[in-house]
Amino acid sequence: MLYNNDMDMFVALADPTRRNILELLASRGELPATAIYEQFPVVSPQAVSQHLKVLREAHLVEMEKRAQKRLYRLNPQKLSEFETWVQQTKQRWEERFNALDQVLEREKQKGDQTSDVSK
Amino acid sequence: MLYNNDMDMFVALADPTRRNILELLASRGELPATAIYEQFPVVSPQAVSQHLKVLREAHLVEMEKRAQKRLYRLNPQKLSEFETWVQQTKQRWEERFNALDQVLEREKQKGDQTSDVSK
DNA sequence: ATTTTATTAAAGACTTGACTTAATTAAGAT
DNA sequence: ATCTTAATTAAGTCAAGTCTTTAATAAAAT
Repeated sequence: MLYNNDMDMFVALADPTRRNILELLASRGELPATAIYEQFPVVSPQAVSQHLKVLREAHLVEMEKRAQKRLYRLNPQKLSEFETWVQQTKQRWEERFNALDQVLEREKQKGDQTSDVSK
Repeated sequence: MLYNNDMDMFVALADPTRRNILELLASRGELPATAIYEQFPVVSPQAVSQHLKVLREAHLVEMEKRAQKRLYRLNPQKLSEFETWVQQTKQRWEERFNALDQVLEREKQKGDQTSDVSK
């Protein structure tokens, strides 16, 4: 019986340290947890480990065990989901905006004809 | 003297109700606050109002006063900022991945030559 | 002027999130 | 076997976020 352990990707992205981890993995490719800890001297290894857990549960990163080490890497597929959401939302607005724009254009022309410019 | 009242856009997107509001505005174009309240019968108008404040401070929506009404609409420019972040992060990873892939390809060929297939 | 409509603000309760310290797991080296 | 290395888990604290109830504001209608 598998429980829903999944983490919302939007929530996972809300934390700046977690985004920094993702950016680190994006530019360095694949790193063991220790290498990630080293990049965040301000944050304790335990705190980073907890962030990695959230990123794992959100499927934004993948983890591979090699001996005692845990190798982490980005999962760009999950980022694509985010990209899709943004693109669709933006696109729908732009369609609406263009439609509205045409209405306003017609209104304006009517206005020009009646010289109703004061308000 | 302008205070930093700004809200992190990633944090603003983390809440599902706020994303629903954005999606509503994306498909309906421009709505007065009341029309938004009506779409969320489960959430109180006050709660929705607080979400709208967060979206405003994150510059994800724009607000225009018309008499007692407040008209809300999406700001697609701000959405583009996310899109950019995602695309850049993804792209850097894919470059890294391709580079790594080539290394593995070479490793594999070496492996084939020495017949070291067992592990 | 007062009432209604539309919306927000303020204050408090409750929940969730991030970090800390201490303990635990598990593989590898000695 | 035990020590070391790599990393996580558990438990507790404190801050931040969300929702509720109760005002407050401000324009429009009466």
